[in-house]
Order: sequence, then structure tokens, then C-alpha cells
Amino acid sequence: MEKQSVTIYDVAEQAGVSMATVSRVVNGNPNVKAATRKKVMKVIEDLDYRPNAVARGLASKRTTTVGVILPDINNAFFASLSTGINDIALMYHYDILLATAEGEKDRDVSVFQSMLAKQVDGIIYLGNEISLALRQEIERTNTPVVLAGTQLEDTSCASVNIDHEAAVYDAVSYLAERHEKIALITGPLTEYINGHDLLLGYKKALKDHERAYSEAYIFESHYTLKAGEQLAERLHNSGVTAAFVADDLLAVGILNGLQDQGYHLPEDMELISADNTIYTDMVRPKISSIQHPLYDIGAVAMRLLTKMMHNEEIEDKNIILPYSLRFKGTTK
Amino acid sequence: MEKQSVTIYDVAEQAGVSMATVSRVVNGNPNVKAATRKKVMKVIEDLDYRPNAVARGLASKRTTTVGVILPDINNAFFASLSTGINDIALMYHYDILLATAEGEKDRDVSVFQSMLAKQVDGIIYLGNEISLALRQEIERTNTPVVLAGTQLEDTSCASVNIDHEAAVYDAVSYLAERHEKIALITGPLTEYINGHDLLLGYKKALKDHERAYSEAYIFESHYTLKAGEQLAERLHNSGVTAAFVADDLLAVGILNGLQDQGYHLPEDMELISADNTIYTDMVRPKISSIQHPLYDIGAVAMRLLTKMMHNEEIEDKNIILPYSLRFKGTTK
DNA sequence: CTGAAAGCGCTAACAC
DNA sequence: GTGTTAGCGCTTTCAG
Repeated sequence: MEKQSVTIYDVAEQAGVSMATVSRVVNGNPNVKAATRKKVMKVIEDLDYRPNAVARGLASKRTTTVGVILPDINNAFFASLSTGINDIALMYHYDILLATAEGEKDRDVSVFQSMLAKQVDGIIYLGNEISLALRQEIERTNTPVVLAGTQLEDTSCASVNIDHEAAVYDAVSYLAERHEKIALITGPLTEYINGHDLLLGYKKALKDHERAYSEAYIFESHYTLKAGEQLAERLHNSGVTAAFVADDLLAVGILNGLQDQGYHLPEDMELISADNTIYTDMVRPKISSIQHPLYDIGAVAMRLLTKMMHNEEIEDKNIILPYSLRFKGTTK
Repeated sequence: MEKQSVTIYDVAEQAGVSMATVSRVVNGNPNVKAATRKKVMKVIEDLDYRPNAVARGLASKRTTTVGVILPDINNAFFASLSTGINDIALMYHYDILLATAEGEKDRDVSVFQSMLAKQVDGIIYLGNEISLALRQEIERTNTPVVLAGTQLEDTSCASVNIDHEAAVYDAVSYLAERHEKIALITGPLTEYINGHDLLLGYKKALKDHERAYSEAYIFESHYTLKAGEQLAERLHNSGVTAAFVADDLLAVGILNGLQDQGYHLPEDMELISADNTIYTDMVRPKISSIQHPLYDIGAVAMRLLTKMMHNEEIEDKNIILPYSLRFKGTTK
């Protein structure tokens, strides 16, 4: 084991300077004579010195690491967000400590605490929901936190978001021009977004277009292919002729379920889904969808976080990004 | 800013014991009298003491963090692998430092080095390819590294893998029972797996079934929907009546491209794809596919890594996991 | 079972 | 410009 790793002290000795000088060179501090710098660099090269980031973190109280908490990697929605985060993090030279928050209860809190223990410089939390316990943790810490894609009534915590209510409103309004009975198909209604934002936008759109609201048109499901396929028949039997689906994967399931039973879209049913992920382009007809700027949400969230970590001035810490509607094959 | 974080020293003082004892309590060291432990725990609770993992890492030389390097988060293939890694990491209480290796040249090496600098206890590298430069880095370090889903001729580095050659052989053999002209559709042939393993298995299957090999049946493409759609026409015109496609997304594109032009599967063309990701179940007909145990690869890789990190005995450090064929709608 | 003390490798005043 | 000197918060011998 020739792994007696070389330290800043070894470099200093070999170069005939002090540790402080080596540190300056390593950190690009300009207060070093060019000749000295060159000499030190040479030794660093020769000895193949690699600074220990842990020691540096302890001494400087900054780890250049940010924590990212998300519900599930296996989800194109969050993967897109992550990509935005990753690109900006790279740009600002932050590494990413990643963790998933799903699983047993309070996993989110323990994950959050574990990240604080590792002294991350900031945390981005992705997810539809945020528990009360976690909210309290966020308030307790001084570590900057940005919520991305997470709805929150109070605006005390920095966030980057989508206006779900307005998006649903637009989508349902579009459908209401031609349909009487329009379904709202969501995930668990106990989740804030499904039960609140979406429902609000949906009801408002119905009202503004003088369409009747009925609980029979609300379908609570899960974000899986299978759930969609199973729901299809029931959906059609309910008499609705159009639907807004809160998740792309679920929408694909519904589309397939309907088609497997011989129905045609958009003739028999108009469909608008939620995220315009690649899923919507993989099926035929392609699914019309709201397009949220997923990548941008991640990128903007990370950018916001860097500002907070560097104590820069922030004009607005609750950002709402615009969306658009993509009309493809499942709408007329 | 009431953030003068409480240290182990504060706890020791308040509890009237030494730092060492607090450390023992925190680390579950049994050599502490029950009464003392209780007293210390109480103070920890009262002061809301949270150990600083960075300091701990510096002192103990273990960070309980593993690095995971992958090409792209936006890829169901790697997302599945990551899930396996994540679950096992969680089980062994390791956190994950995640980084993507795509982008400019030698990004893989700089990412790798950056992880070493952060003193990760081990690294898992996911990806089809591995550069020579990175290979050298891996050899230089004492930090355990496991390659997952990465082909490598020499077996010096621990790895968990798929037998691509055999899988392709089986798939093509199956098609060869009914077809004369069978295409091989891959990503860039410069990549080891595409240009070597797949090609070998493909040729062997053709030979064993006395089917002619022709370069005209080899299609080099990219792993995107669009590439597949664009390839469809050309594929059909080439005269082949069956194809093995090395990537699911690409396969979906081809399926759609063919169907958009009025062809029917499997009548006009039999298709077998590579990874049996959810994509293959989202389209109609569902795509027949090789099923690699993606989750398991990740899980086994992480398990292997834990063994290496804990210096446990390892029977075989080059693991090959079995695959199976899933016959769905694009084969007869 | 518990305490004292020596670092882990680096940064950050503060002198010179 | 450069060196000196304290720590950062914790683990870990080594005594007792």
C-alpha cells in the first residue's frame, strides 16, 4: 500500500515554503510571487498532490456540495429537473449529494438532516409534497434551501414553481369549448397539488365555461402505466368525453387502455396530460400536453441556490415559471 | 443568526463527561455505563446536538459516502441501475455523491478525481465505455471501484455485467428461425459494446443458422426517438424483415416510424430490443425485448462495493448477471 | 468504564 | 509576498 497520501505539508516542505503559501497557490490567491507559484506548482505536480476536500471543508466551513432530495429517480419528470440542476451545479463547481425521500414515514426529514450533518452548502428539495416536519426542519437551519416543483402556501422558503392551477385551468378551458363532461384524473387527492391546485383550476374552468361539476368526474389514481390501463374502461363508462390527466405515464396508460378496447382518440375521448415528457411522444397518437419547463425549473432553482449560498442580493425568491400547451394528437 | 452550532465539546461539558465519552455514545460504543449513556443522551437531546460528518470524516478517514458516476440521468437504463444502487446504499447507510460524466473530453477523469478529493469511500462507475485515462486513474487509487454495465477486457477491476454477446446471440438466433435478412441496429460502432460484443453475437448467430452476413444490414444510429423514426424507412427498404435494436428508445422510434408509414408489426417486421425498460410496454404492440436485470446490476454492484470497502472476502469480483428474453408483441 | 491528548489536512487571521 | 499559529469538530490510542 503505497498510499501514504501526500499532504499540503509535504508540498510545503519539498518546495521550501510554508503551508500557507501552498494553500494560496492551490486556491488561486493572487498574493503569490509568480516565481514562488511556479515552484510550488512544480512540486505539486511532482508529488501528485491532491487537496483533501474534507479537511478543507472542515477548516473553511464550506463543502462545495449541495444536497438534492427527490422522490424517485425513476421518473422522467424529476430526471429532467435533475438535469437542469446538474448543469448549473457543474457551472458553479458544486457537487451533488443525491438522496431519495420516498419510503417510510419521515424519510424526508432524516434525509434532510443527514445532508445537514454532511455540511452541504445548500439543499434543493424536489417533490410535490412537503411534510410539516420537514418544513420545520427547513426553518430551523441556516443552510439555504430551495423548493422546486413543490407547492407551498407560505412564501417564506425560496421556491421555483409551476402555476399548476392556471395550467389546468387553461387545459380544461380548451376542452370545455367542445365538451360537456370533462374528467380530472389525478394522483392521490391527499397530495396538495392534486387535491388543491388542480381541483381549483379545474373547477374554475368548468364554472367559467358553464359546465357542470360532479364528483363522478374526478378520478383518483396512481402515477403508473397499469393504473391508467385499468382506469380506461371506467373512465369511458362514466360518460365523460374529455379528460385532463395529471401525469404523463398515467395518461399513456389511459390512452393504451382505451385503444386496447377499440376506442379512438381524439374522436372518442380528448386527452390532455401534464408534463410533456418524452412519454407523450412515444405513443400514437401523441398526447397533447401542458409543457412545463422542467429543465429550467431545475436550472433556475440551482441558480437561486447559488445566490443564496453566496449571499447575493435576490430580487424574488418565489419564482413561477411559465408553461405552454402543446396540442398534439389527442385533442381536436 | 442563532447558529453557533453545538459541538461535541458542548455536550461533554454540559454532561460533565469527556468528549471521548460523548463520542462513544454517539457511535454506539458499548463501553459506556448505562447511566452515563443515558445522561449524555439527555444532553444531546436538550442541546439538539448533531455530529458534524465532515469533522468525523477527517478524523476517521471514512466519509460513509460513495460516488456514483453515470453518463446521463435522463435515461431509463441508468435510472434503473441507480435505483438498485440507492436501495443498497441506504441499507448500508451510505450517501451518494452523484455526477454525470458526459460532456467535454476527460470529464470522466475530472469527475473521478473530484470524488477522490472528497474522500468518498468507494466509487461506482456506470457506463458503456471507459476511457484509458480513467482506467489508469482507477488503477492508481486505493479507493474501491466497481464498474457496472461497463465492458472491459481485463478483469483487474471489480465489475458487474451483462453478457451482451450471448444476449444478442439468443435474440438473433430466435429471429433467424424465420428470417433470412436480419438487421443489427446499434448506437455508434466506435463504442466497445456496439462494435464488439453486439457484432460478435450477431455474426455468430447468423453463422450458426446459416444466414448471410452483410454490412448493409448493420445500421449505426443514435439512442433517440427521432433517430429511430428516421431510420424506419431506410430499414424497411433494405429488405430486412427482422431486426435486433440495441436500445429501447431507438426501438420505439423505429416501431413508430414503421407504423406511421403503414407497416404492421410483427407481420412486416419482427423486432427485439435491448433493455425491456418501461418504454417497451408503453407502445402498441409492446416490444419484445431482452430483459437485463437492471435493478439487480445496481444492487449487486453496490453490495460488492460495500464488501470491498469493509475489506470482506470476495469470491468473485467480476460478476455476470443472467438475462432473459421477453416475447411480447413485435415477435411472432 | 472513562479521560487526556494528539492529531486528521487544511484555512484564515495576523504578523513580518 | 510569505510565514506562524490557531483552530475547524471529531476519532482514537493510550493510560488509568
